[in-house]
Amino acid sequence: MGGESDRTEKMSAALRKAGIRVTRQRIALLGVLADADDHPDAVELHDRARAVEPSVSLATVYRTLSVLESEGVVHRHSFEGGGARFETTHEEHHDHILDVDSGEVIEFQSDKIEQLQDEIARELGYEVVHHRLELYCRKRKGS
Amino acid sequence: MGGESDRTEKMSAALRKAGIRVTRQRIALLGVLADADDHPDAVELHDRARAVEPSVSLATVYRTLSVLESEGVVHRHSFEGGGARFETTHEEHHDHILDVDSGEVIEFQSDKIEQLQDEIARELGYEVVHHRLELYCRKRKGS
DNA sequence: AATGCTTATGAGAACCATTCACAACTGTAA
DNA sequence: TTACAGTTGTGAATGGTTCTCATAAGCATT
Repeated sequence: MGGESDRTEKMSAALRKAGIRVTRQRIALLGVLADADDHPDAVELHDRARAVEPSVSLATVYRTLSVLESEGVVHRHSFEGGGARFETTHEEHHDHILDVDSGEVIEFQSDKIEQLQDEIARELGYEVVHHRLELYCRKRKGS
Repeated sequence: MGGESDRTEKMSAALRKAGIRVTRQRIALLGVLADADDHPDAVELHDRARAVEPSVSLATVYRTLSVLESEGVVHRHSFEGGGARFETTHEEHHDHILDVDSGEVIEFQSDKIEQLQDEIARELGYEVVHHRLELYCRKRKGS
């Protein structure tokens, strides 16, 4: 009845081990992130976190997201238009389709594309550190 | 001896035809853009334009870049870190490699990747309006 | 449970790239 | 040359994000 789920408890333990303090505000944000199956921005996360723990400021949301990002717990995306959006890191890497009409975000994954990217970089004397692939799309009519 | 090169003269004519006034400031910016073989940001373009025509404000640089963007004359890129960077639209579409150490930008083009993108989108019921592919890379050691 | 060291927090100011408002100016076509 | 609509410079405004600083609170140790 403590308020932390299994999922966030694991996260907490990992953070504590990394010398990062597990505060009320961070627990709230971790919970919100674990529950999110979309790609919310900082203001949205702030709203959701305050519903659980009113004493969370927007500054802390940003600060915590930065910490979690450098710990590899969340990924930050800067899609076109508007601020950064976040998601918890999950198993496999993926890229995004953005519905330009609805703003919806769909995830996809293509080994072939990843492979081609590496090839291209290698041919030019580079190695890929990370990449960003976003498909801004519209629903096909009469599919 | 007017100051406009062949390249910018063509651009000017096209703009005039589109009902867009060709001002001193815009001529300066068009010249600067035509000469640029890199991917400068607005402040850099402002500096270069002022060297040619001192009466160019930063606001006008931004406004003109927006006009030129919607005319399809320039492309705006929002790479990680820092503001938007611009380049004149040239023949073929291309994507970018960003050297994470030097900040250098290298262009590349891959029909295969474009094709795969279309396929992926189609399978999910979408069609690609535009995309963004950026490879953040580091030079390979001992290649 | 109390201590002490150190990190985290809230509030609001500061920042930075970009856009806006507005009065003065200037292409452009007639 | 005129006249009108588009364009400009200035400086203020905006919006997302980070910073400052005094206060609060983790957490390892007693």
